[in-house]
Formats: sequence, structure tokens, C-alpha cells
Amino acid sequence: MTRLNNDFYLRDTLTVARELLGKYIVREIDGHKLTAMITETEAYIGAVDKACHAYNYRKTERTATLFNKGGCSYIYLIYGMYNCFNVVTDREGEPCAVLIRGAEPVYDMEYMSMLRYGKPYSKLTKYQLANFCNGPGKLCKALAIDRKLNNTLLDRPPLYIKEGVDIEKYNTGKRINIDYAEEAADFPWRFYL
DNA sequence: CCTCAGATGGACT
DNA sequence: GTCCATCTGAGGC
Repeated sequence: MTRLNNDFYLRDTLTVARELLGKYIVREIDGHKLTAMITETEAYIGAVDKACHAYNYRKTERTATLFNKGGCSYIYLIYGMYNCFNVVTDREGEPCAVLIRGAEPVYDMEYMSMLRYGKPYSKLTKYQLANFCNGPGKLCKALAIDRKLNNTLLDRPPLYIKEGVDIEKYNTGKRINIDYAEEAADFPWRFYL
């Protein structure tokens, strides 16, 4: 199936966040093609968004990645032990990204299960199955995504996104865990199935 | 089902 | 020194 190219990402961040729902993340590692379907996203738009690391075009060593043109990864460490995977959007100089907040495992569950829980997929509890990659830190663990993959192009291995399933209906709401962001905390920039 | 404390380290001031 | 775009296990109901 077709990999998404730069035309997809070089658009308005809210549009990209919506349209990423249902797409497949593919992580190639050790001869495996770990695949998961995106079920939840959030948009971050530096120009107007106090929740964005690059709010008001604040450029630091970390946020420099967000200023790239759409189509590369922005991956950072959160709370000292988890990674968050974002897709950079919009044109060069506009610090914008879409956080991948949740996904559904699709292919190579066995390999992902070892990465995520350190035990075979068949041994997972109902609770573990339900929480396999329904969070930004969880999906990064299941797909072996960490900061070493920061600022890499997303149209080629080892990490890319390709066409997925058609989405008929989705939900929107406020973004999660950004209470500090004042008025931006109420922006309905979360999209989920 | 729920809430809550603790883990843990880098980015930034 | 403070703040996180989080997750887990323990304990309560």
C-alpha cells in the first residue's frame, strides 16, 4: 500500500490530524514490519498554541525539529521515561505537529507484545490487550519508537506511515494533559475514533 | 470500575 | 530548581 508523501503533510495541521486517523504506522525493525492503525491524534500549532513546545516560534535545540517542513518525525522524552511520537506538518518555518496519541495493533503482534510487555501476545491479559497502544507512551514502546528516530523522514524505512482504512466517523474534543496552556487548553484539537 | 503516588531524566530558566 | 503532550501497580469500592 502507498506510503504517504510530503504532499500529505505539507497542509494545515488540523486537516492532517483528522486524516491521519485510520492510517497505518509501519516500524521496520530486525526484519519485522510492525504495523498499527492510528486511532487518536492531537494537533499542535506553534503560532497560536500555548501547549506547543514551539509556542510563539520559540526555537531551541529540542524544538528546532518542529520548524522543518512537514513529513518528518518529532520524538521527545516525556516524564523521564516515555517517548511521544509526532508528525511534523505544514511548511518550513511553521512549527506544527500532530501527536499520535493512540493506535490499534495490526501486524506482528508477537514482536510488539515482547516489546510492550516482555511476554507473548497469547499470554496477555484482557486488560493488557485493551491497553496495548492506546496512549502515546504505550504505542512508542510497542513499536520501538524512541528519540533515536527523531527528525527522520516518514516516507521510508525504518518508520513510515501508509494508506489505511476509510474513516466514516470520528470524534473531536479538548487535548489531554495540557491544563497549563490557558485558553489553548480548550481548543478542540483532539481527534479520535 | 475508580483514584493516586511514584518513577525518572532531560529541557529550560 | 521546576516542569512536564505518561504509565503502572496498589488499594478502595
